[in-house]
Amino acid sequence: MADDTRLRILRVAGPIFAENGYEGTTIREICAAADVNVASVNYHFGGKETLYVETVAHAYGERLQRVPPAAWSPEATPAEQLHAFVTTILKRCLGEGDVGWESRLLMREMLEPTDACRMVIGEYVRPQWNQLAQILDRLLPADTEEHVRQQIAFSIVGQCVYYRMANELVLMLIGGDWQSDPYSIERLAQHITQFSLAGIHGFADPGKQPNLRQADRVPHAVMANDIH
Amino acid sequence: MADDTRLRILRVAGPIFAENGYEGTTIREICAAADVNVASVNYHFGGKETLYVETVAHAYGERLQRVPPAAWSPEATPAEQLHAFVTTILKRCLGEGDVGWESRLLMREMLEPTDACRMVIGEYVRPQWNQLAQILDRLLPADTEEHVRQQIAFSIVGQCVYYRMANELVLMLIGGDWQSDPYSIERLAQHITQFSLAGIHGFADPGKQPNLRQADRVPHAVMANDIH
DNA sequence: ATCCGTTTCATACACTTGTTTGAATTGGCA
DNA sequence: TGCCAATTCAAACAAGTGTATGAAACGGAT
Repeated sequence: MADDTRLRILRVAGPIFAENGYEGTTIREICAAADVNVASVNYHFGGKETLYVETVAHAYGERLQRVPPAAWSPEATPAEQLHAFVTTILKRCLGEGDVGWESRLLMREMLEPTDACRMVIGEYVRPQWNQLAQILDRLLPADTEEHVRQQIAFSIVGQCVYYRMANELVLMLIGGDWQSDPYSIERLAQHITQFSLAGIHGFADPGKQPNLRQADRVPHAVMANDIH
Repeated sequence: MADDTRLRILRVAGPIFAENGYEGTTIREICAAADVNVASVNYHFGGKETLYVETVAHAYGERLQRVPPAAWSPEATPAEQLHAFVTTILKRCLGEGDVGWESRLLMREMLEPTDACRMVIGEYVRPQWNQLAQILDRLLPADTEEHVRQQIAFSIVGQCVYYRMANELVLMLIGGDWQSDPYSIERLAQHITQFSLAGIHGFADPGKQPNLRQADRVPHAVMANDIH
């Protein structure tokens, strides 16, 4: 029964921390939701901060288990790999059904990393990052500079994460119909993959779109809002 | 001298709220930093919440004034317009010199909108959104579906905002040399513009890159991690 | 110099915070 | 049954929270 309360607290604390943040959450609120005594948190976890760290770790673990890393058959093309990768990230960010509280928790950590973040970043972000780098290796020329690779990776991840990050904002802009078909995970993955593959192509074969690439090469001359 | 204290509080409150969030910030901390009495906040602003809202509005106003909306000459090409647009967003997000606290405040609002956000969103986000839509109008075929336009816009904005959002994370991944040359605002704008223009092209003229577009059209067959 | 509205200040108030304490309760084992 | 460690509980703790109060200080107009 001891493990029962411990687990109940851990499970209840996640959504609450995600919703209100660390400072905005009170131990009493958690205990009330878990239907346990206020002292339980200190007994089982030692304090609020430890509980928070363990909660994040727990959320991360569950998230990782529910949406395992992208995998593909050996003969998959890089484009297929990228699609699988993007789908995985989107699933992890947006969850199935409602936008998950776990990702909200992770977004908070992204905005202001705490001890909980540093503990988890190595095994949550790094692998994804390396996986993406691997995919890009096959899509980009061998002589592509390192920072270009990095920025392309950021461009891809940024597109995915934005939908979680600015979730409420996106809702306001497109006007409510969030879980509508064009914004399903599959469609979003399709869009981001297509957009990114074309974007990568813009770097990979420089000769392809001369009209546009000339236009945006030296455009800073027209910047009317260039401050000093 | 009354306006003096009011302004001093307003100016001091910004970075503190940005750093610690609303709940994590105490009135006493702000007053100590502004070197005024604790009662001043209630006298001049009526309460903590009102102060916060006014602080966000103030930060937004300053930000908008320092980095005005993108503008261009009438004969600018859409590509040039996009570059100017991206540069403006990046400047607003990343600030000049250090990553500004104002944008940190706005990111918090993005993650969990408060009254302060709703008050400001209409005049801060909307205009940018409309401006981007206008640019895309010229880059996309007239029959492009609305949700495709929207998602392309999100793809562009997402790339920009990510560098602010996941600032600390980006730092960890690229290993510290943040303000290095390849990550200057100009270079980032150049990259995102080029990437996005090529990405848009992938939608605009479907015939251009048949090898990739066939590959990523029906890739879900290989998704080993597809959890119903 | 005197007055009066505005602004500051020290102080106090009620309340919530995380944490502690020591007694009560539980549940398995001899 | 009786014991003991583990767990729960109500109550209390000190510290910190936002806010309110009423007296003091200020500063220009009479």
